[in-house]
Amino acid sequence: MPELPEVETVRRELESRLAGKRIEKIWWNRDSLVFRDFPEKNRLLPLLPKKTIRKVSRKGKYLLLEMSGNHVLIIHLGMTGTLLVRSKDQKRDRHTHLEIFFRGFKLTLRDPRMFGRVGLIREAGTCRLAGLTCLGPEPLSKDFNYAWLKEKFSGRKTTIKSVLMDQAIAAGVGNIYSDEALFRARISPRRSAGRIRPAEIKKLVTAIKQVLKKAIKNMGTTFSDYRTSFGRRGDYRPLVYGREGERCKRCGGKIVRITIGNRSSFFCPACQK
DNA sequence: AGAAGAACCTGGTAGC
DNA sequence: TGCTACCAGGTTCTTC
Repeated sequence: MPELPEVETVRRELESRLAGKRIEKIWWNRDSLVFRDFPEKNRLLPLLPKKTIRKVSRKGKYLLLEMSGNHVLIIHLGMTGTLLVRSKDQKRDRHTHLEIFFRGFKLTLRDPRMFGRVGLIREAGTCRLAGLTCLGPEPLSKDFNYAWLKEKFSGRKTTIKSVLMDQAIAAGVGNIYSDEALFRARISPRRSAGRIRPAEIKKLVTAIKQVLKKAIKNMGTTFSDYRTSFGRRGDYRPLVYGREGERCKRCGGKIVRITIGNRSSFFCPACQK
């Protein structure tokens, strides 16, 4: 599940491989690949050939391939999407939905569950994509701090787990790293966001930044499908996520799995209060 | 308006 | 063995 650290890892690899490269041709197999609320739909994708990639950036879980001529290719990997740098003669399988050809190699978008979406826009500032325009601050920036979370938590009855996964509050934080951050801050995912105490909010801010930095350093978490663009697995080892029934590495308690907002959440009831 | 839940989608797996 | 049922989850949509 590509969250901020996974997407950032892909961004770094693509930046090193794609910057300054010219697109020769593209191939894609289904219109549903394009973001649903893109008015231009796939009419813009054929504009890609002959464009040069200037820069690869990221906002939350969105990858932005900035092109010559002010076009931007937006890519969201969804749940199982991978962007792979491959040799041109490598065969595409049935999960390949988009290929971008460069001189000497190609970029392949594989996505078995097809939650991933792409779209080309004319200028970075003109995007109407709701999920992208409503993003909150980057968790690793200075704008993501105690004051911001305090304001956003205030009066919210929803669980802290759900609020942390709200992209308008913490851009790029998903199921894995919200659990990991809550574990580090010793806060139960079941708590109501509005009732988290100031000292706990401070701990949470630090925990979120720490866990994301550590995960980026480890090139993300490979739980099932995720691979980096160079085909590597992520080396981050979660402390609670996916460890139901195992021992808590901090207190030895038993890690449990509960469902919050239709999502699995893992935590240690003994040391997360 | 905020909150909760369903829908989208398919590979993998549990259970019979 | 082979079938069905269900689960995984980021985002968007619908309902309350």
